[in-house]
Amino acid sequence: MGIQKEQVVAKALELLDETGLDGLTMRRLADALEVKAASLYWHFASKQVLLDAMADALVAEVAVQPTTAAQSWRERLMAVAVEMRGALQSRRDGARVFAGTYVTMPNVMRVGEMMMAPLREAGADTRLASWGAFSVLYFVLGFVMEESGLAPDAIPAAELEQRTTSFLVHALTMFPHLHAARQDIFNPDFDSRFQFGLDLMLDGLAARLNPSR
Amino acid sequence: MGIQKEQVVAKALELLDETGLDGLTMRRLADALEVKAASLYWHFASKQVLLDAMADALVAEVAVQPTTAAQSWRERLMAVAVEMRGALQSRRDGARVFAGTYVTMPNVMRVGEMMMAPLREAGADTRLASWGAFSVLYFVLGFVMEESGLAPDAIPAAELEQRTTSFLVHALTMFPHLHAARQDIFNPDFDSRFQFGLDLMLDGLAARLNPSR
DNA sequence: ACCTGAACACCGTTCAAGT
DNA sequence: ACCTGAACACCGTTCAAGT
Repeated sequence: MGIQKEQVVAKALELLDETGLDGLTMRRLADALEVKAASLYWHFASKQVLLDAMADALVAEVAVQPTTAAQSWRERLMAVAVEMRGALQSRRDGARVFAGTYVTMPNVMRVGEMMMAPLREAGADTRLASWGAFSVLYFVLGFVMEESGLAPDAIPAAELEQRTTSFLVHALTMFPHLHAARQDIFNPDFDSRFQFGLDLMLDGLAARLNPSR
Repeated sequence: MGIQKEQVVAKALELLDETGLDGLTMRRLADALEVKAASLYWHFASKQVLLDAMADALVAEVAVQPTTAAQSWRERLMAVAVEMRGALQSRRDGARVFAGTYVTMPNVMRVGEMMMAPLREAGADTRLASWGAFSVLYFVLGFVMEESGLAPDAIPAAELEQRTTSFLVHALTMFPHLHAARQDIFNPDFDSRFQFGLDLMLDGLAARLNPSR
C-alpha cells in the first residue's frame, strides 16, 4: 500500500516536536514511518520540499472563524494574527520551519487573504490592504522567532540564566536604557508583548483608514 | 602564530556570501583559513557558537551616526531600523544567520539601545520604549527574511517565475483580495514597502508618545 | 507505482598526539 | 597555547534493481 504524502508530513511534524528542526533527518523520519530513507524521495524531490510542505501544513491550522457581523475590521485582523502566532508556536521550531518558506504556498496565501479582507472591507485600497497585511505577518514571524527561541525546550535553563546575567552585566556598564528597562525586557508575559506590538501596527492602519481624523 | 577568532568570523562571513548558509561548513571554512577543521574547535565550542559570533559581527556594522540635534525621535529610530535592515542584507542569508540568535549579544543589545534612546528622550516610559524598540526589530527581521528569500542569488529565476505563476493561479480562483492586489504584492520596490511597514509602527508609537492628541 | 540496498560524497565533533 | 590525524557516528541524495 505504501505511504502517502499527507501521512509523511503529519509524521514529520510529530517528529519535529520530539527532535527539533536540527534533529529532524530523512533517515529518522523514514524509521518513524517504517520505511527506508530512499523511499521518501519518491514522494518529495528533496528535504527542502518536504520542509515547505510542513510549513504549509503548520499554517493550515490557522482556522477561519466564521465572521461575526459585530466584529470590527480590527478585531478580525487581530484574530488572524493571534491564530497565526498560535500556529507557529504549535510545534517546536515551527517559526524556523516557516521562516525558510515563501508567501506563495496555498495556506500562507489563505492567511494573507484573511488578513486583507477586513482591511479591504473597511475601505483600504489594494496597496494599503496588502502591504499592511504582510507587514503584520512579518511582525508576527519575527516575534515568534524570538519568543520560541527563549522557550524552555529550545534552550537549557542554565544557558538562559547565563545569557540573562551576561545581558545585565553589559546593560549595567554600557546600555543605560536597556538597564532601566530590564524589568520590561524580561517580562515573561509574551501575550501582552505580542498584543502591544500588534496594536502599534493596527493603530497605524487605523490612521490610514480614517485619514480625516 | 595561528588563527584568531576575529579572522575566523570575518572569513566565515566572506565564505557565507559565496556558499550561502547551507553550504557553509566547518571543513570548508577551515580550508579557506588554510587550517584543519578540528582546529576551529579550539576557538569555538561548536558551529552554533561560531554562527552566534557571525550574527553579532553582522549587527556590529550597524553604525551609530552622530545624532543631530535637528533630528526628531522618529527620524533617529527610523535610521537605526534602516541600518539594521542594511546589515541583515549585507551578507547572503544574513537574516537567517541572525534569526538563530538571541537579543543577548552585545551588538544586538547596542542596536536595541540605539532604538530605545530616541523613544526615551521623547518621553516614553521604559515599557513603551523597550517593547516598542523590540517590536520594530521583529518587523525588520521578518521583513528581511522574506525579502532576501526572494533575492536572485537565493532562488533560481525559473523557480521564482514558477512560484509567481502558482500564486496567480491560486489567487485567481480562490483569493480575490490577493488577486486584486497582485500588482502591489509583486511590486519590487522593497524600500517603499519597508518604509510603509515601519511607518505603521512609528505612527503607533507617536500616538502613545502624544496621547493628548 | 512504489520501495529497497548499496553506495557516494559529504557532515559536526572528539581526542590523543604532536609542537 | 594551538594545531593535526584519524576516527566516530552520522548526513542528504542517487540509482539500479526489485515487486
